[in-house]
Amino acid sequence: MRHLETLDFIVAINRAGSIRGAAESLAITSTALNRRLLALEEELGAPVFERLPRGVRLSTAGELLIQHIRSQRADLERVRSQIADLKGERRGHVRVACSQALLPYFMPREISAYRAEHPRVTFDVNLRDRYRAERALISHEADIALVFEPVRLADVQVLATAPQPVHVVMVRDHPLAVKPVVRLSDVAEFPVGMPSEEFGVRYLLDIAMRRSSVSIVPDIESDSFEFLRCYPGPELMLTFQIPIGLPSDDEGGPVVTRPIDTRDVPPGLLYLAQMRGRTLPVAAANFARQLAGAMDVAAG
Amino acid sequence: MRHLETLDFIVAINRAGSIRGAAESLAITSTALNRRLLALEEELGAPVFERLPRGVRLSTAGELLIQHIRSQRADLERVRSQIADLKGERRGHVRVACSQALLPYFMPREISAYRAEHPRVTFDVNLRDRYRAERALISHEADIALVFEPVRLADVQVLATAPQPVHVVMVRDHPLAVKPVVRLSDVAEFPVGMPSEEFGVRYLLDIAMRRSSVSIVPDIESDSFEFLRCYPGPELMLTFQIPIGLPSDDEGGPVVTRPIDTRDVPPGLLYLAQMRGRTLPVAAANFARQLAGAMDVAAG
DNA sequence: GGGACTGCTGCATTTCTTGCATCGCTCTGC
DNA sequence: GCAGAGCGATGCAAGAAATGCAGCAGTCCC
Repeated sequence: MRHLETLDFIVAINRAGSIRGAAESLAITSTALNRRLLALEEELGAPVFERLPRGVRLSTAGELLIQHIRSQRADLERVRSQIADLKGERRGHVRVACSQALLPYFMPREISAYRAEHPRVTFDVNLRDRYRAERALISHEADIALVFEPVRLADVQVLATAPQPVHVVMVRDHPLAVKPVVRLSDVAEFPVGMPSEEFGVRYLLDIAMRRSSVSIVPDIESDSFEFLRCYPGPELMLTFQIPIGLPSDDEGGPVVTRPIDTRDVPPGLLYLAQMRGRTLPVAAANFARQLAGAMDVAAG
Repeated sequence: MRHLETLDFIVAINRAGSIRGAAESLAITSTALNRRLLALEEELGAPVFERLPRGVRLSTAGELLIQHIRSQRADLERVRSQIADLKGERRGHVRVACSQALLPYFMPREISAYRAEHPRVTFDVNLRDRYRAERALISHEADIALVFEPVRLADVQVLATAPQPVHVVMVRDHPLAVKPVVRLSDVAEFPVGMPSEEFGVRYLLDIAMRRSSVSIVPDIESDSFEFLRCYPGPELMLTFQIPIGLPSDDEGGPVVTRPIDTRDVPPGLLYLAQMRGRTLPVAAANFARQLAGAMDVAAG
C-alpha cells in the first residue's frame, strides 16, 4: 500500500529528527523521502514538520497527523487480523505492556497457555511502568496493558480488575515469617528495600505511611523487583510485592511472603486495559479475555 | 493521496455493483480499476468482492474493509479540519441527519445562525427517520444526528437531549382549541391524521393507546408531516407533532397546537447524537455545541 | 443459440517516482 | 571571521509503475 508507506515514512522522519537520517534508516534516498513529504504537505495544505537548521521537528499539524497515522495503522491491523481470522488462519500478533510484577510468573504462564491453543500467534511483551503503559496504549504501541494502580484512566478502557494486597517478602527464616499477617509497624523494625516511586506498590505504601504514624525509611531503593527479591539474604532485609508477582510459598524457594494487614495498607488494584473506543485485533481480544479470566481466578 | 483513492474506488465498486459500472462513473477504464482491486486483494490476502456472473458483491472481508474505509476517511477529514482550523481558516463541512420535525423551523434557524458566525462552513442536511439516522452515523454518512426517540442507542453517543411533549395540531377554530391541554380521550372523538409507524411521535402514541383504553383509529396515515399539517382544514382533522417542529401559535398561522396531557402521553426525548468514540471535525463539533445549547433553551 | 453483459489479461504508452549532482542556508569549531 | 559539515530543496535524466486498448472466456437473458 503505497500511501500507508508514505505515512510510515513520516513516522520515521519524526523518529530520526531529520529527513536525511530517516532516509538512511529506510534505505532510500533523501530526495525521494523529501519529495514524498513535500507532496503530502501540499495535499494537506500545511507543513507537517518545522524546518530547523539541523533537521526537522513536528509541527502542530504534524502532531495531529501522526496521531491519526498511529490510530489508522492500528485499525488496519485489526481489519487484517479479522480477515485472516475468517479465513481460518488462527495467526496474529499481540502487544502487551505490563508492570514488572507480571513478568516472572503471570505473563509467561498465560502466554504459554494461549500459545498452546494458538501456536501461530506471536507476542510482544514490554516492561512499562504505570505511566508509560497507559501512554503505550494511547500511541497504539501496545494492544493491551496490565497495570497496577494506574495513574489516570481517562483515555483507556478497563477490561478487568483484580485486587492485590501488598505482601512483605523475606527470607524463609526471618523473624517476621512466623506471623501469618504482618502489620506495618512490624516492618518498620527491620531494614527495608523499597521499590522506587514510579511503582504502584510504593504509591500504596506512601499513602499508608502518610495516614498512619509509622514511618519506614528505606535502606535500599531500586527500580528492580528482581534485585530487591534477591537481596534479602544477607541482611534479613524486607521488601514488598503483590501476590501475582510472587511464587507460591510452598514451592520451597529461598523467600517467603506474608500479606500486610489490609487495615494498614489497603489492597491495590491490578487493571487490564485497552485504548478507549478501539476494537482490538482478534488475537489480542481473545488473549485479553483469557487474561480477564485468569485475573478473576487470581483475585478469588 | 494515491492509496486513499483506491479505497474510494472500492466504495464506488460496491455502490455500482460492478467494476465496469464503477469505472464509468469514476471516468477511468475498467482495466485500471480491476487492476487496483486485484492488487488490493493480493495485499490483503483475501478477495474483497465475490465475483458473480452479473457483477460483484462485497465478501465478508470486504464488509470489514469498507467499514474501515469509512471510519478512516471520517477520521482523516477530522484531521484535515483541525489542521485547517489551526491555520485560522474557519471553513469546514457539517453533515446532519435529522427527523422531519427539525426541517421546517429548528434546523434552518440554527444553521443560519451558525453560518452568520462562520460563513465558510457548508452543510449537508438529510432527512433520515430514526432508524436510518443512527445508521448514517455508524456508516459515517453523517457527523451528527437529531433524532426523536431513537430505536437503539448502542453504537451512538448522546450529546444532548430535550424533552418534547406531543402536541395536537388543529385548525384555529377547532372545538378542541379552546382547551389549553388536551386529553387523549378528547382526540378520539375527531378524525385523525396519523404519522406512519417509523416516527417517534407515532411510537409514543401507540404505547399510550396500549396502556389506556382509548383507541384512535387514523383516518389518514402519512409519512409527511407537512401533508398532515396542511390537511386539517376541510375535515376538522387533528394530527400530532412535537413543539420543535411547530410554529409558535402567536404567529397567526392557520393552525394552532395544544399539548396532550402528559399523564396520557409522556413526553418523548429528542436526542442529539454522534458516532460513539469518534472525534468530530472542528466545524461539526462547534455546531453540535450550539445545537446542544439551543436544545436546552427549547427544553427549558 | 446469439447478443449483451461480466471479470480478466498481454502489450504499448504515458505518467509518476526515484537518484544524482548541486544550490542556498545555518550552525560549529578553530 | 571564516572554512567545514550538516541540513532541506530543486533541475534533469533514468527507471518503475500505473494506465489504456484490444481481446479472451464465462454466464445470463431472450
